[in-house]
Amino acid sequence: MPLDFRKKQILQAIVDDYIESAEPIASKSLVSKHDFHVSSATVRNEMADLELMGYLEQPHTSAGRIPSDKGYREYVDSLMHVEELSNEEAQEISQRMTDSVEELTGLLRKASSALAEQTGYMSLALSPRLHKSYLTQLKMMMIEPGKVLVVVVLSAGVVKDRLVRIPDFLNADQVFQISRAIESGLCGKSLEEITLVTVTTAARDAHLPDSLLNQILYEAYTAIKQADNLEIYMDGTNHMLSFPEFHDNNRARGLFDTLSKDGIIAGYVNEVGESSTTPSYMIRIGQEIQLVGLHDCSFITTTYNVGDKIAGNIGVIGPKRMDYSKVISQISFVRTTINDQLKKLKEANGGTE
Amino acid sequence: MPLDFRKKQILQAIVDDYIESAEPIASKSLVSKHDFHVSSATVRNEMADLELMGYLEQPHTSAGRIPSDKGYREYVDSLMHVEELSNEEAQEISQRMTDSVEELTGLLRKASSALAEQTGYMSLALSPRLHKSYLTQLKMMMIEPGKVLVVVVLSAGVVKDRLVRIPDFLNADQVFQISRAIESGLCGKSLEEITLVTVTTAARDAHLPDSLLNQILYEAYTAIKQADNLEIYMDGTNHMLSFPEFHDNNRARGLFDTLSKDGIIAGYVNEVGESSTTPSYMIRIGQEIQLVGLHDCSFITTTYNVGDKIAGNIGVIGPKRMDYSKVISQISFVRTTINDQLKKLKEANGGTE
DNA sequence: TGTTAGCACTCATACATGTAGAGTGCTAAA
DNA sequence: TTTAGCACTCTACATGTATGAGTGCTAACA
Repeated sequence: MPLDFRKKQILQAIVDDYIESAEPIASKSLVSKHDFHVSSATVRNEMADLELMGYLEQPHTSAGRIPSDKGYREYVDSLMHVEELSNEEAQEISQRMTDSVEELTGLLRKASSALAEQTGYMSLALSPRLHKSYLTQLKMMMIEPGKVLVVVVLSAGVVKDRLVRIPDFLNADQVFQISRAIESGLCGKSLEEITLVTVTTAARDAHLPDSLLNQILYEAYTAIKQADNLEIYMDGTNHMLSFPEFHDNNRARGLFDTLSKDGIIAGYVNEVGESSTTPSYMIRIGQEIQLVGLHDCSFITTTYNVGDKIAGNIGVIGPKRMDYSKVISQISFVRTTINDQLKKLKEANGGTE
Repeated sequence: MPLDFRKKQILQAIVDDYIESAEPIASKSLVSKHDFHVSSATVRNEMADLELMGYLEQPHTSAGRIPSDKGYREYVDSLMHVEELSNEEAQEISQRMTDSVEELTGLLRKASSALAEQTGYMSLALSPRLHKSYLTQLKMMMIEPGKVLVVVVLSAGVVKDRLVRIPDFLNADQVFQISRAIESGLCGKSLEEITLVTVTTAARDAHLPDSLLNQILYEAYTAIKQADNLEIYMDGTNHMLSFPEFHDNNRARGLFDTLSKDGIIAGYVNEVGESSTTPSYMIRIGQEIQLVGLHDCSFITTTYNVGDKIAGNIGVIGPKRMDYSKVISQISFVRTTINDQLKKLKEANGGTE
């Protein structure tokens, strides 16, 4: 039993109004605001139907109605129309993100902050999933005896480094030999293929005694592996407190308790983001979000690209009552801006990938 | 007019009880809980005196009394007794912070997280003020044509790096010459002495045409300068929502709005932390904190050391009604743990400073 | 002079009651 | 199928009252 035209019209109007007011919508206020050419009584009947079909909910008998998760879902899937971002807004975002050319981390930080600011909700950016990307360089730079900076360069031009401690007696020359051996042994291998064993095997070519090698291999290994750590940048969490749905302290607490465990959020986004079936963005509404404390929220994520395949996510979290169409256009714009910036960063160095 | 012994005793008891209960303290409950050997009426008289003197406040006529900022101040300055941390707790913190030897950033992150967890309040850690530290090494590592990793090593063993874009046509050899010229020219200069001019002057020794140099000097300069950026790591902000003083949405909002601007917090801590007159910790109570939204909070900070002089701060923010004595012992312990860890990191490389 | 018992007073809270307003559901008629 | 009209329900708000907590004051006592 699909919704007929008028029902759709009414549902859309209710969601639109509710997004704006956060108050249950009454039949009377609907007809006065939108011109349906029918009376409030008729609308009332339709609303009763919509409730029966599960698209609406009623907080109590004599209140107006609010959209259910299913109602929002219908709205998002087929009722709302996403408009292009206005020029001013696009420019504002663009400006914030391109004022200085940055490496990936800085770019993601800026993207997240711009998203939070522009949407008024909270935003997040996830570092790319790099386990499929492969090692192109591994350098070790001796800082002092006993202290080495391990620089890992991956396909797609991502550079990560890590300061590690090694035994004092290793000299710069030995370190160099080791790093060259590992590099030539592992170059072209993807992060997920690299294990402590493969590192050890590769390092053997340095022709140094095992007793020496053992002391540094593990450090090298973790330095490589940590390049794949998911990092998450969140912003605008404070905005959430200003929405009536989180005026209640318990709800606010539930939300912030979960948000404080950013590993959980990162893992979740990573999961839903990776299973990216088709669309350029992905929406999760209310109960669809499998995270405690986020059942009153909606989640919009999209994917940006580093190189051809490697991808990370950006997203916006707001109340279920968020302005979906606007957020979608904003997030899409940020996404293309990230992609453009990354491409620009990469163009310079003729196809490392 | 200093407080006589009994007034002190009563004030202390009130603060202690209020810290625990968050409810205004009544004369009757005081005498039943603490054995003052006087009746509630007498205590009442004393409490009226204390209020007159500004140490207590009364939310309304028929309520008990709560400490004023001045009351907390007296309590903190001369009434409370700080105990040593229990062995278990010390061990717990120690364990969290020493499970793997880390460079500075990681250590601060862990310190902050341990503090938040153990106190139940929110915590922060500030990267050290490095403008007095001096450059000991500057390396540029060519990643790809057009992409260079600038590694800055400072006295006190701090290593910072930054990925920068340079013109494609500069080759590895030229980059090496430039970095060596800058390094030898600026080595031993403190960060605050280094300017774009000194960098330019130093770079001249590379004997490369100005047209080439100009393209990379600014990047090198910002890479050096950003080593001095204050970074702040906050943790446990979500805990604040669980205190009754922040059940009110407006207060919570005020707090979180300020917290979201971490530059503001960092700047403030840096300021009060730098003017460190004498004590090993510094306490700001309520209105003493010159930050909007933090007037219901108290702030305890202390200083950790990197090398002899260079220092950063760690701190705890909680409701005014926080458990001062406990937090002080916890924060002190974290501080010494940081210092120990940093010393351990440094010991290995015989006196770079 | 310090201490205390006793009592009047104040205020917050909880609860019951009444009322107005908003909004629905139902019914009967168009 | 639509609509006007009305009864019904629920919330929000105001009002009044009882209750309890806690103080401030006073007068008596040691």
